[in-house]
Amino acid sequence: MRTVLMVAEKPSLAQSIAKILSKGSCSTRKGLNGACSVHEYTGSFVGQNVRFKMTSVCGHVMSLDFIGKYFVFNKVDPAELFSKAPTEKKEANPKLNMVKFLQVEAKGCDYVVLWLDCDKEGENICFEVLDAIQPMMNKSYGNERTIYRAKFSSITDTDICNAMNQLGEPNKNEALSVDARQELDLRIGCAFTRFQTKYFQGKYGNLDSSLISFGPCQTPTLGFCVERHDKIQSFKAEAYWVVQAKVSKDSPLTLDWDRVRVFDRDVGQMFVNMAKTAKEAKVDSVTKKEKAKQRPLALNTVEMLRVASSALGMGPQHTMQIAERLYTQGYISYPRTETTHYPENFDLKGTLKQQANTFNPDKALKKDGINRPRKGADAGDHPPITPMRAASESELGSDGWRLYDYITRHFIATVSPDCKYLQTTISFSIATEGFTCSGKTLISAGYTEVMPWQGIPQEEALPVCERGDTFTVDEIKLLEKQTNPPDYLTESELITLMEKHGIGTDASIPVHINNICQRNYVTVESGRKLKPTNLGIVLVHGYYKIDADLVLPTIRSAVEKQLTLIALGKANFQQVLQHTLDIFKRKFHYFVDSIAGMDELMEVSFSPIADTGKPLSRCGKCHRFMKYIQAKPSRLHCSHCDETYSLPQNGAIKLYKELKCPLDEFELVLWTSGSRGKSYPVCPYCFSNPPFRDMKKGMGCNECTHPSCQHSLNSLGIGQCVECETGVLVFDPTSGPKWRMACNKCNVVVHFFEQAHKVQVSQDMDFNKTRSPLTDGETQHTGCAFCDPVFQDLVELKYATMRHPMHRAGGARRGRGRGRGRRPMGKGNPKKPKDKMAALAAYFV
DNA sequence: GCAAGGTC
Repeated sequence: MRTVLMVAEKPSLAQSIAKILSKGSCSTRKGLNGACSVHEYTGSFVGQNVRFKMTSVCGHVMSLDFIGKYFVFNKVDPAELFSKAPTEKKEANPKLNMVKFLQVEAKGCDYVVLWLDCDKEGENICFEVLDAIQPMMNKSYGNERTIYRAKFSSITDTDICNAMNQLGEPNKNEALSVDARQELDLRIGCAFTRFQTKYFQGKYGNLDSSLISFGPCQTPTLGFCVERHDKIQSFKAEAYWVVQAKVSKDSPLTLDWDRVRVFDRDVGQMFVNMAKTAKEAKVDSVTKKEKAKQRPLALNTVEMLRVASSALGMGPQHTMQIAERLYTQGYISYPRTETTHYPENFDLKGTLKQQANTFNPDKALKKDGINRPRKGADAGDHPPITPMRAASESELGSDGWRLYDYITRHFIATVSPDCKYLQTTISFSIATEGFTCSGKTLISAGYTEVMPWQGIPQEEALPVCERGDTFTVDEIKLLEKQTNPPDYLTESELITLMEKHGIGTDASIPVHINNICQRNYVTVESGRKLKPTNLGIVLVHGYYKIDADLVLPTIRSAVEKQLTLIALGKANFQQVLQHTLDIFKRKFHYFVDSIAGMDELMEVSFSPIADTGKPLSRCGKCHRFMKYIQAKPSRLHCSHCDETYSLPQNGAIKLYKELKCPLDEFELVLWTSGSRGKSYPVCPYCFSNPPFRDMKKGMGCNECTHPSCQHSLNSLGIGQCVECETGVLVFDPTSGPKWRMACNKCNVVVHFFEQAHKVQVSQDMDFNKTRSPLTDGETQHTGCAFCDPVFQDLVELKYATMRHPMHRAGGARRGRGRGRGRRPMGKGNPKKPKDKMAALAAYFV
């Protein structure tokens, strides 16, 4: 029997589609990567009985990156990233082993049906899948077609079955347009990011960001926030005056002035004086108009994100996580969609009836059936977000329930009637001046029944009157008011702007917003308002000054337009790519040449690196004090040599007893993660310039292979780490009296010999004479920290003794361990110093 | 240490 492999974009979809196509009778097993499942059943395909294997990927299989030295942040001139730097596709998530998984499943298959999402990205993933599986599949028989593409727009029985009956083929042009987008984003984004980061980080000490990123989506997103900030800053409050009239007949009534306001006090006073000549207000007209508030369109992702942010106080990233969970648990339909129109075959009535227990859907049901939803936009992706089954608060959890509740109410609202109300307006004249008073009365609540927050507020009823009636004028006065500045952009408004300008997708909008927060460009204030930081403001103002294109929202849409031409087959992939890269390469060079313009703005907000920080340790070159800059990324700066030296992050740095590195005379600093944690000395020069061939950038003395320096791994290394493959436990001579050794690769810390007066590696140790735990008044002992019987109780981490070769030889854990530590030390690991390791091995075995 | 796009 021949086999048909079918691949969806995500595990949940593979399951749903398999269930539909097999009519619920498929068998399921886990794939080798643990993330994807394979659903198998038999059926017919191109006129034969076949075995179907339905599985999925997890989004993109591959992602694009630079290779070799171009991958490393500081290795090359960022300008080279525009053309010279070669790129490669590598597995998007190596942990998932997706290529291997697909190949194992594709082996021996005769046909493949691609069920990836029906958008450009999905089309691109089709070819990623094909690249992986085609070599493993059986050869086709003659000219027989073996590759098929299913096109579907919803996960309903009819849609999926229709798609299966009308299989097409994958669209190479659409896939290519995505390839082009990936390459453009990578080259442009990384070039600008690297240049900016390097330039400003080397100049300013208190930049509160370890990475100054740039991207065609994140930068315009930040631009929107700063634009609003600028409006607030340049806002000048203006005084204005309003004439207020209070009248009464049976009850008092406050009227609105027809001129609304004037900006001149004297003019306002003049109107007051004129109005005051009359004792009575005359009713000129009474109008009543029936008005309607429209029911909402069906819910798509961005609208859900907007409401979640503004009404539920939930950020977009968080909202999507919750929505994703509700979806995989079957409570709501797929939460990433642009569509606001229900498909023709959508079971509105059934969906509504599911909610009968929680909500009262009767109001939405008319005698002849359901109230028709408004006509929305069909983006051809997934149906609008709707509830899929009834749920209760207890099973969903707080935020899950709040989001589900909203989605459900929104759905019911879309199939409910509009809200109808009566607007009454009474026009008055008081002498020469016109005033009005208006009020709304509800006729029928319609959809606001389920969305009460949009309801017509109950107002005090207007007095019943008609044309020609008169009211007594109780008071006429001039009120002084001031115009108010706009407020900071709310997250919800930002989402609207991004959507309007095509910045990001429904899936990536939350990511971009998150990005500009994490990079410290904006902060989220109360009410989920986004306030740009100094850094964010300076960046955007700098782009405006040098090349506004870099921050304008049009940057993305212009590129997208070109990409669409590729997708439609109207433009050549290479030509579009080259052309666009050329433009941005020029923009990049212009930006680099003009960076002084942005720098002028930086100077105002940030302090030069030479003026920042406190003197800490001496430079090995000029022997003057270097300054320690604590702001992230913390570093040392020698103002005399004008050099900056990186340091290990996420810990405290202090001077290490004015000891010097024997290689370069830089004073050592001590990095500490916390009082009971790890600490090790670091040579600021060696840290960035590895002194030996077997060392890499970013290593402290605890990884240094110097043969004789008293701080090196060679002098202080004790034994192989008990947890990780490659680490060595290194004695920390600063840790007394709570002596410890710490792995130089992972987080393992071994406490030992507490209270010991002095501990030295392989030489001797002293206990304070009066409190020695050693027997017979002994105060000194030398031995192996792991297996010496005298030391046994003084070493805290039990793993340590159990994994020591002597104990393993005893058989207690033989064959049961994780297979680590069995390898003789020093062998096959060039990173470890041979002499020291050889000595240790000889000692242990 | 970089982009944006999928999804886990």
